[in-house]
Amino acid sequence: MLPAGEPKFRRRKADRPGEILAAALAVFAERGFAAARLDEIAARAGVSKGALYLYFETKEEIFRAVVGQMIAPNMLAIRAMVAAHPGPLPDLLRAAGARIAALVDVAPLGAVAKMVIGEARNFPELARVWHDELVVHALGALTDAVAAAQARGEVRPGDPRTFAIQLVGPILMGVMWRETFVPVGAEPFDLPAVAHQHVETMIRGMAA
Amino acid sequence: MLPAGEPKFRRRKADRPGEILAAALAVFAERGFAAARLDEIAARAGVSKGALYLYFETKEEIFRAVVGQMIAPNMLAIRAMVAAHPGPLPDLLRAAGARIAALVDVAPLGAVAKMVIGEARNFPELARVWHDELVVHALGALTDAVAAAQARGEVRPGDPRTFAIQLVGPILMGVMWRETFVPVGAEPFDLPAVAHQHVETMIRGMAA
DNA sequence: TCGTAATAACTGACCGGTCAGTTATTAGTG
DNA sequence: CACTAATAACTGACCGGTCAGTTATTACGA
Repeated sequence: MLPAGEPKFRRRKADRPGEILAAALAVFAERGFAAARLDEIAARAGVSKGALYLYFETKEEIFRAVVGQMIAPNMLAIRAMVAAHPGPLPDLLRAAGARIAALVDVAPLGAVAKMVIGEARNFPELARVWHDELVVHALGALTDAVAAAQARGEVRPGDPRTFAIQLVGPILMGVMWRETFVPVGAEPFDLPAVAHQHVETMIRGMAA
Repeated sequence: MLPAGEPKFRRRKADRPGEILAAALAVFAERGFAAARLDEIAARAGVSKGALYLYFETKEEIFRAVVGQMIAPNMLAIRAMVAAHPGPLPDLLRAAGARIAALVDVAPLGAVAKMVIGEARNFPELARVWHDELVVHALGALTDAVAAAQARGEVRPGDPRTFAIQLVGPILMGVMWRETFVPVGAEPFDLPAVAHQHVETMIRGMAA
């Protein structure tokens, strides 16, 4: 009756949290917070639902952990990128554009961004963390770089924070396009190509 | 016990659907589809929950109606705008930028857009309608205008559809910013100002 | 007084969270 | 090394609350 060699489960305390979060990321990204079922997360993690509660208190805490996971590594990447290009703004923009497009093109960063946007109303404190710890810094770094370039006379007058939005907007649009309309048959965009063309356009458009 | 003159309800078959959809739009925009309660929609429409089912079959149908409602009038606005500016691209862009920013700045269009994005995975056919009947035409019109300007030698080479995304992206970003981060304490953007600066930047950046 | 808009009480499915019991693993004993 | 006791990871049936959708009944208008 009972399968001889095959044990019913294994005890792998150290690995579970990571596996659960990976499964949760996938399910949350597919269904959104409310429609995500803990049973499905558990099944994909190869675990029973009860086991989830050995590692996390509530569904919300799992969600928080998934989102929080994305923050630290990306902050490091941003800081490194800005630090690596203290010179003329076009250098920074070309490097950053390519890097960010590549990042967002494969990583689950785009899916998480969409979740944060989608669930912001029901989890304001989550939007706050994402904003305070990632978005503000990223946009701030870009704003500072633009302002510095203006001070150097490289960039024409204009609100630097607005220039930052102008720079980032199309990437966000591309991600939302991919997450929203491509699954429904829309023509996809080549994100790195969009980033490249946009950076070149912005460099010309911002020139003093 | 029963209030003398005040009738408990009135029969207003003709007005109900509109009132229900207005209430539903508000609640869906505030909470998202899953977290929206039919009891709350009914209460805001000044009606009992059962009454909703006299006019709509399911919660989904109400949602569909709310989203569908946004399509026709905006399509007309887009067609009119493009038709009004057959000449040089900058004229069209300046007019369209101001108009769209104003539209999105007050109308519930932004809220609905966010809902479509947020619920796309759970209601693919809704994303499809929104895409096929609104987004494709809007982006297509913009793409055609850019391509025409390229043919006239006004605009430098580059993928016209990508130029269209570049043009629209920052507006979408501004809307998402308002809907996601401003309620959480983020510094808001002046959308019309962003649109203006972006249009001017893009005009320079796209020039042949 | 008849037809129906509208209500309000009701139902049943669903799902987050719990917990008593099961099983893999480790530590202890001779 | 074998056997067993002790531990803790893990399971899965279950419970209670919630809420979309239904229905028996009421009240308005003609």
